[in-house]
Amino acid sequence: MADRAAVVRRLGELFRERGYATSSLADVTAATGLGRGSLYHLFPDGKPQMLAAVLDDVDAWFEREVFAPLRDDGDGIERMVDAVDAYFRSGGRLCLVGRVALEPVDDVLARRLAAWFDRWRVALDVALRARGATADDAADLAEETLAAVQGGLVLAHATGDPAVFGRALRRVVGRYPRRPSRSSRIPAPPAAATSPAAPPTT
Amino acid sequence: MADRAAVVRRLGELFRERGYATSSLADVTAATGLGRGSLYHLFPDGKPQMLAAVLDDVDAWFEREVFAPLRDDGDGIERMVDAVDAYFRSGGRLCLVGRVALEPVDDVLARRLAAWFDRWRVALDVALRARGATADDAADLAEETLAAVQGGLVLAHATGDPAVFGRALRRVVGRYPRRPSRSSRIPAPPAAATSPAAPPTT
DNA sequence: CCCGGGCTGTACCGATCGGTACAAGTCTGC
DNA sequence: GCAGACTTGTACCGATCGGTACAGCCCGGG
Repeated sequence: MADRAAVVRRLGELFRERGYATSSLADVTAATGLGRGSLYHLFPDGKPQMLAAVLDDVDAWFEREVFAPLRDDGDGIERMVDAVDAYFRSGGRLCLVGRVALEPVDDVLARRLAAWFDRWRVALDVALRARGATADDAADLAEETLAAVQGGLVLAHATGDPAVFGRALRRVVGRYPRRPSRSSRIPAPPAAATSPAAPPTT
Repeated sequence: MADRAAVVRRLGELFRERGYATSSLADVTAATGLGRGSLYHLFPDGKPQMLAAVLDDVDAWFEREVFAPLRDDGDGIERMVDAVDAYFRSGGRLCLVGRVALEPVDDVLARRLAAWFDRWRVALDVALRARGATADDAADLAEETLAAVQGGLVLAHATGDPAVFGRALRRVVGRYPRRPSRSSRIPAPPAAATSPAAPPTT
């Protein structure tokens, strides 16, 4: 029962849906099925540690499924689009990092959240330049993509129409430079290795 | 002292910066300088009524400075850009409506927030079609603009770099159809009538 | 002068907050 | 089967939450 990874995933869902500051310990026990005793056994430092663990989880997932492919892989951009669309359930799910970044947080946490955005932006910038974008265009498109994702999620959530997110994502990705055709576009072998890992929930 | 309008403006700033659910009555008394007695005299229904009053204020300001010009005025889009940039202090300020929309809120409030986004979207759609955009392009650009504003604000806040917002706004506006030159672009008479009213704070 | 009604500060309310203490489980290695 | 460590539920803590009650304050009309 005390599968810490499973608990962290549940916590992630809770904080994503209800926010961190606005989630009480009663919410946490309800969401995880664990009493306070178990909770403080797993996370001796309480709520802040719960959030830190969730962010560790998110960090690791994005690093593996999004940032690293962007930096290293010729298909990184396609993998990012698929992974991000799956992660945010095509707009049905908010961005935990963006959500928490709007709450009142201490400086250390604020820097951590800012660093997450920056890693994404820089990795995407690298991928765009690798596709032939100029430095200016790459910087612009990378920033625009992050804003489109966050804005698409806010709008999708606020209006109750998840499809807004998919449109926002496709709109900006449609402006990326086409893959240089010299890479001759051999259709990827049917190996399953590139399907994104399941996003960390449910 | 009990200038209700001034109190509402202070409340707006507070909720914008700290969120609604995460602002305690102690925060409210500190921000307004008013004791609980005065607060509950002005707002007998407590915090929910304070938020409603702030939203009334925001609604009225956007209706007057943004939505109405978009619907009626040939310069509506330019006025929107100026007003929005001023309102959000070029990225230094969050969007109260977007902020609250991410918090756990009851259905009535959620619908009100959704309606605000929708009024903006529809008014902008009208203005874009009046400039010659096709129905599809206008719908797309209107939605993209709202997402760019929200995303730009989230990103600006999270990274601590307000300039991100201005870039996001200019990027999308740069894609609008140019004003049809047949309107012969008589430079507006130097009347001061079109300068946006001061955003409702400080 | 004082009187009466809008303001305003403050003491207080029950509920809930995050967190702690600890006793009773449950499981593992011998 | 027993010992000892790991887990877990629960009672409880002081602080703070949103909200209420109310006693004074201020100020204009008689």
